Amino acid sequence: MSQVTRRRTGPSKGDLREAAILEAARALFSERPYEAVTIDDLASGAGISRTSFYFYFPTKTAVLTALMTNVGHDLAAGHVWFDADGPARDLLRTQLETSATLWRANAGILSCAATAMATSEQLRDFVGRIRQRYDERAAEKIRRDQAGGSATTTIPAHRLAEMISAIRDARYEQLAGATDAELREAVDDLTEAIHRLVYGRA
Amino acid sequence: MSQVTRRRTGPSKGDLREAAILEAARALFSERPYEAVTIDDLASGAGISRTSFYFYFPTKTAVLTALMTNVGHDLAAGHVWFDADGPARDLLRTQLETSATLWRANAGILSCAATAMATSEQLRDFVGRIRQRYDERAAEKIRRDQAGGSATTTIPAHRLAEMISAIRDARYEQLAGATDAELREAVDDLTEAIHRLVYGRA
DNA sequence: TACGCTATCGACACAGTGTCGATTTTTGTC
DNA sequence: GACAAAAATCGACACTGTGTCGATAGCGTA
Repeated sequence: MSQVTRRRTGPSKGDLREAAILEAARALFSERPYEAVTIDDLASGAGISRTSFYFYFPTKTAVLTALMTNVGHDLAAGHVWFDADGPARDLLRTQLETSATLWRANAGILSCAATAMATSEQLRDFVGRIRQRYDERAAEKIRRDQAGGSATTTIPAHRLAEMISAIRDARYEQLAGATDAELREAVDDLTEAIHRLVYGRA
Repeated sequence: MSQVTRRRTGPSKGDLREAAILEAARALFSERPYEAVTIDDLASGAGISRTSFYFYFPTKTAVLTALMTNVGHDLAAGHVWFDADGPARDLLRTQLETSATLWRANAGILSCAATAMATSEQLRDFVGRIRQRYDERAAEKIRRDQAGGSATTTIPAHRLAEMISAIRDARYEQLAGATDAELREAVDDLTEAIHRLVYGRA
């Protein structure tokens, strides 16, 4: 009662602005290509002047990086296949379905990120790290299966992991606005392809 | 002697300038990232003023597209695997080796093109067409083998073709400045992977 | 109330792209 | 070699987007 609970000060005005910028960015990057969004758009979308924008973020790509943090975090969850032993086809399928759905839901932002990576070293490094972490986990799983005898050893595990990322990303990029059926089809193809790459013999 | 052979007028001054721009572009795009090359660089590299550049090319990407035309043409040759029947592992390997070597030799330009595709619709379409043609030829070959029974049918031929392009491009992108041994390693991995994708069972 | 921190913005500088119109150079022809 | 048309050149200008600086306004707290 007489508790001196320091009343939790709500989010400051600045925090709200920052959130507003991120929200505006999410909307804008979802509907337009990266270069078509100017800093002015982001600022006025958040109700501030262009110059004020710089108080919150140093560059346009910094905003995009912030958005990607969330997406990257969500993607990192649901990696059920990596923890399984052997082919575990069902788990692979589940994992792909999760990531494909997430990808489709954020298609605009991810496509903007792909564009911006060409220019921004910051974003390139950021996405590179996410991807590298993924590839490493995949490589470990494959290495275990190679040791266990279920996976073939002709191609090094880390190369297989890279190939998986390559075909996955390429297919996911076509996923913007896809129907559920198309998404399932993509997941089916990828499941089969990954299985052939890792466990199949030529 | 008295032959009235209309003497072939040599290349006009303009032709020479255009060639000079392309030469300067090849050099610049080979050593710097795309955005780091300005139109001014290209112009003064060819010994003319920036404004004069516009007399020859409408944009920076138009120059890059012109350069890509040659590379694309060279790449289109040497597609020996497509014409063979069945796995034809040796021919596949040869084809990959040819394209990998060509890629490495033009790594700078190709990497600039990849960057510029993000912004320029012209270049995106241009490269898209090259790639599409490649994918179609690959899909045809695979379809023949599926009909003949050597290739599996679980994944549609055109999807397999896309996957092949995806893993090839991803691996080739790491090829800038690679040694011959590294290049051969990449070709080996790709040969095996493509074989597994097309002819292997999971 | 007054001090310092947070936040805002207008004015400015800059780099790169692209256009226009005036001028010079080249080219083929008589 | 002179001449006109075509080819080529370039300076001046306008525009867009980015980023900096410093002056000012609000806000919380001692």
